[in-house]
Amino acid sequence: MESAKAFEPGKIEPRWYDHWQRLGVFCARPASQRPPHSMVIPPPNITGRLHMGHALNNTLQDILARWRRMKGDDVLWLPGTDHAGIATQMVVDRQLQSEGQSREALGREAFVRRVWEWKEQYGGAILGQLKRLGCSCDWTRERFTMDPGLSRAVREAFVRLHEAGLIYRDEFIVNWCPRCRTAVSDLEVIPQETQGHLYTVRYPFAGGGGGIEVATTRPETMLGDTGVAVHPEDERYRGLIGRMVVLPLVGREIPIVADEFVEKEFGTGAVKVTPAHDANDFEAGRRTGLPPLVVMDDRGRMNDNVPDRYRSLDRFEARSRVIEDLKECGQLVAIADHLHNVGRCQRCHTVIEPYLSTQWFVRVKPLAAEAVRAVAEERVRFTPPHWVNSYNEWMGKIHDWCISRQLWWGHQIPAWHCEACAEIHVAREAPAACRRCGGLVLRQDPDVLDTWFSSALWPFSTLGWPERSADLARYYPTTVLVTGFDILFFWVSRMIMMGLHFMQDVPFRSVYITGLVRDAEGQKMSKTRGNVIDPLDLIDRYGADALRFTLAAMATPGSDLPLAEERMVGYRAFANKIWNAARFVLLNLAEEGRAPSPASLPPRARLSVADRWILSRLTRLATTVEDRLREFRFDEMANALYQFLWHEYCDWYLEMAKPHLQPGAPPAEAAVARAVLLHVLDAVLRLLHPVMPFLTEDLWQRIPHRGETIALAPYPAPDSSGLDDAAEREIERVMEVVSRVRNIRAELNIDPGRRLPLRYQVRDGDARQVIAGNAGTIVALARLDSVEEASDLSALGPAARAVAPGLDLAVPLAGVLDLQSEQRRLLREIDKLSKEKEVHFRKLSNSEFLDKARPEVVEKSRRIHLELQERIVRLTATAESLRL
RNA sequence: GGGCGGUUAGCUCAGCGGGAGAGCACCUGCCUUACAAGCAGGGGGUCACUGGUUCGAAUCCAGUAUCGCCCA
Repeated sequence: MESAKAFEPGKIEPRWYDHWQRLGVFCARPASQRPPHSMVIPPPNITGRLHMGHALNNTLQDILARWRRMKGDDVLWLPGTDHAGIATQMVVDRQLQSEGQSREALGREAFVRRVWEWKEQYGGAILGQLKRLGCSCDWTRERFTMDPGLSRAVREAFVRLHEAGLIYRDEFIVNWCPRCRTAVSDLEVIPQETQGHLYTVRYPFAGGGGGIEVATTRPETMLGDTGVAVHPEDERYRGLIGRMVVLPLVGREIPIVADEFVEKEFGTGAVKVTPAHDANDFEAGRRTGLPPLVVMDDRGRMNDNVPDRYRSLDRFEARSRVIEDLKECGQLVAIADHLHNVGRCQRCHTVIEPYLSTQWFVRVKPLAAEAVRAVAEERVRFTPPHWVNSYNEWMGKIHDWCISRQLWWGHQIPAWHCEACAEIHVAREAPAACRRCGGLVLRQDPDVLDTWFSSALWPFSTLGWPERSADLARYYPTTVLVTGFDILFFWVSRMIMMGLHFMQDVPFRSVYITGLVRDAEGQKMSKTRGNVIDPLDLIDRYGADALRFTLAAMATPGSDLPLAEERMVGYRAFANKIWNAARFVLLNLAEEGRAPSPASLPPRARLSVADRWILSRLTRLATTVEDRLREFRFDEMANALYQFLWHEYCDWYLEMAKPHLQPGAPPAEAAVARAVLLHVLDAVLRLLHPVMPFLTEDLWQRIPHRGETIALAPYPAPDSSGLDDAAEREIERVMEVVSRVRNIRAELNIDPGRRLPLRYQVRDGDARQVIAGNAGTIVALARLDSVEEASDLSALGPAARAVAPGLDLAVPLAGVLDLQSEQRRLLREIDKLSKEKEVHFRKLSNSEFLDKARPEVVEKSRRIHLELQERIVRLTATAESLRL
């Protein structure tokens, strides 16, 4: 094989990806008879760049997709992007700003056109990045949440929910971002612990004399106060209920009311009530009849409902001025430091203002109840399962979902307002005339829907809903969803609700929830910390396969993934190891001049024990890999492959095969060895392909193969006929002998190149058979010049000694052996074995253990104890003899 | 305040009722014609703490400490 000594991933990755695309490997086959396996990608934002979270969850999805595809399933992995309302609008806003333009100047229509242009040019770059990662998505089915089909689904869903009474429009306190100038949902508000102040202000009684003291963290909102509330059972204030106070700085007379929402222990026990700027106050206002008074505009500036000197001030400027003025008029009683949570906008980090406005809401409770039931009944299974707790908890105290956004980019709400009579028409298409007054001027609601509203429909809108399409019938519910816990509430739970409502079935049978990729120190990656690792950079430096393997190997359910670069280095080395193992096999095939077909394994009778051993190990590996993938144990799957390839196939089997391949070895033996080497390589490449698609394709193409791509080669199935316990036991004993000799060589500092003699004395017939039957292997692996049975090892003279099961070993070392260091070595060994033996001795001396433990456990303990005992006795005798 | 998760080798983590494991790092010796991105050998752990259950606990239960996340 003309190939480099080291694997160079960059050279092969693009070529094989193109190859797969050309062959249409990734395309779903809806007409096939095979069972479908479907997944929808968590659609990344069109503004997004690939980050480690994407790399992780798409690697895992790709592993599943490639695995099921090789198993013959009809795999649909549907890719696409999300229009990301606020984020995208902000990006284009900034672009306009840099051109000295503005959204407002441009007007809505032109702006939206502009965003589409931006989308065509830059949007979805992330999908190209997924290709570099090797993702086998069906690109012919790429979707975008603003596609005509998906937009239609959004309108349909909105109308149907409205018809079912699950969508309503109401005036309510919402989370308002004064910078984005839109409402956002509860989930998009990030609470941040902030050192602020608690201000105590005196509101004097109307008509003079004293007053009541209230505490607040947002003094500027007092300009919108319409009352003061106390707890009805608060003795301090009971007599004051119903009295009027004068709102300082404003002069308005407002009443003192009683409401149980007041916490008697907080502050002074009396609170100002600002129904238009606080959620609790709004509710309290409704209960007690205090009217809301909006005192800010949509940019967070004080409006005309406040005294002149505060008008147009930004809310924080207004706060300062209010404080100053209160001080001046002597009504500010106290200022105390106060640690509290301030909500900030998820997108722009501006302090969120609770703000009274008219919005559209989804009545979530009935949907949530269904969704909780579906999970309780395991119609959706969570991995790891503990996320069900969070899911249930959140669903239990869910609030109505504010879905309208005051943005231009997104799905405009399918509701039309009559100019004449204000009647609202929710409809799939614009109505011709008002149904109430017949007016002909109808204006569509200017608001757009929360991006998550369309995402919630993703598992079925992408498959053609509301049409009853063949795809929908075949691929819904999808098999599994792989995503991060950070969008469990935003997305996963909402998909379950919508799926159940519109499809009468869950959107996916399983959810695999990944951890968070962190940096090597376990810190969350963030731009401000400057510790962000770019997956594309890692692909450039280590190869996509190494990155994928690293992520898979670290994907332990339920825990985060601290990504240390040494780990990547290690798995790049693994890729290189495989590369070189394959090179070795190919070099030897070239020797033969003729390539055997991978399918033709020699008949069992011609196989050596080592051959039967590696084939048995391979069978076990196939079973393990299958089982682990079924349980989403990507880490254990990866570890099993690593262990087998490196520590069984390379460390032992290749070395065992070498003697058969040497010049002068019997050609028949060489042919068998080559066939087995190749057979195992072929199988393990296929097993590994889902994790390391590029490397495995490249190597598979070089070995004799049938078919055009490994991606469609059959996945090795667990096959118990390959199991060979006897061969495994035998090779284990061979390994033990080899290891004992290597240990002697290393510990006694004997030149690694020097060939050593080995003498042995057997204590059971099996041992004799094992050592005699594998003498050639033992000679080669332990670098010996001879292996001979001796009737009495003690008569041998100076020799390093060791004990293997059923076998005493001696390496005669006349003139070389330092008796003292040999004795030290033996005593250390004895010491180690004795500690182990002690554990079993204690157990076996305990009559309760003998009575109550399972018999096989007792038996095992006995066997180990006996074995250790025997080795200790032998080694002790040897050590004694050295003392002479 | 409520919930969830973690605490095992120097580091990062598996294991989750029956002989304490892996990778990396470390030490020793080797360029042995697949691979020095390698080979061989080795050292290293009161499994956070305290109780309990059990013949047997890193593993189950209770509590404590501590770190982290989510929700209010």
